[in-house]
Amino acid sequence: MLRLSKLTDYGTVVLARLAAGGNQVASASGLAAATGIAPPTVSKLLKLLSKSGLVVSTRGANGGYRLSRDAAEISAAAIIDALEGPVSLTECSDEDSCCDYQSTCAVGGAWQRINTAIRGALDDISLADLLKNTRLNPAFRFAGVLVAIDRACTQKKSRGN
Amino acid sequence: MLRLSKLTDYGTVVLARLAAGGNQVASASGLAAATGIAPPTVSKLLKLLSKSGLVVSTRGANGGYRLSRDAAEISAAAIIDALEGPVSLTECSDEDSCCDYQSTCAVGGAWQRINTAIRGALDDISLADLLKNTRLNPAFRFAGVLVAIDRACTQKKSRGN
DNA sequence: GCGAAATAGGACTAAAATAGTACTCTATTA
DNA sequence: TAATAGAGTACTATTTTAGTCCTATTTCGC
Repeated sequence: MLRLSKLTDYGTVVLARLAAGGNQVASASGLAAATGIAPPTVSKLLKLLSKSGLVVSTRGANGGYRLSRDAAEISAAAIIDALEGPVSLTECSDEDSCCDYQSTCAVGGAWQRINTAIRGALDDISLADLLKNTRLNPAFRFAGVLVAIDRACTQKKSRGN
Repeated sequence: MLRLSKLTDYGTVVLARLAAGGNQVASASGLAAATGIAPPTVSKLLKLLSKSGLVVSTRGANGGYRLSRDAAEISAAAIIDALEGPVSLTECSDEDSCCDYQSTCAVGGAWQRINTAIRGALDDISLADLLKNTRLNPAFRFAGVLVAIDRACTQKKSRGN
């Protein structure tokens, strides 16, 4: 399945919401309300995103978060890196892997080719791409709403089992 | 991190071992001995691989498993599909997703582009590619050995924490 | 025909990763 | 100086994954 974690999914939604809001400062609780994701989770996400420089935070009253740069400048790879660590399929495709045989490994080279291809695809998609969609019914304007639906659907599925 | 599961990692090793053995019939226990992976786990893997048609099984005495087709005809995508289900980053990129908004989803299209790129990369690598490596020291000839080292390395790391 | 060797299939347990929550501390502004 | 909002950290519950075991079925060789 090669899945992204839910947290990354949520993170995308939160970032999309920030971008959709014209990139004004928004509080964690406000974003939670807008996206339907639990406030502590949103808070945790924003802290992570802030740490990796995708959003900047302002403390104090009227503080909050906003994107550090234009949505078009934020790639899917950057989002995933921020929330899941460096993208790599196998242990040995990590750069700081402790596997000494990396340079002579029969399998490593091929996985790394795959890895590079995946990274390229993720670099090509920006947060702005994730947002822009002309076909959208206004009622489903924001990614947040759509993913909230998706989430409900996932829960329905797992209850079914 | 976008990791493959260990089971998929092991599966690759087992398949590589089968291919390296000239594609003769090999028993689950023999493959377990050759790869250093626990016999019940190898057995489980082979059952999965057999179900998805990557290997064919022969029952009874002198039975065992062999590749259903040439190693060059088995793609990384097929291996991952067999062991982890269809490759897809998000719920809504599954074809049988219950998300009715798929056709109008702001985010879905972009994830699907990424998904397609990843699939392409995985389709391009065959089991034969995973095996062939001219730089290899004979002592580290088989993928199985290399991944066994990698595995030990991972365990060392986690003990460290 | 019978026993040994091998896969088939499913149920079960244990461990690890993930998701989510709660609480305390620090900074800023009105 | 009080209220608001983020920072940091520790904890708990849930889910997923890994790994094991048992029983049934099939086939070969004697």
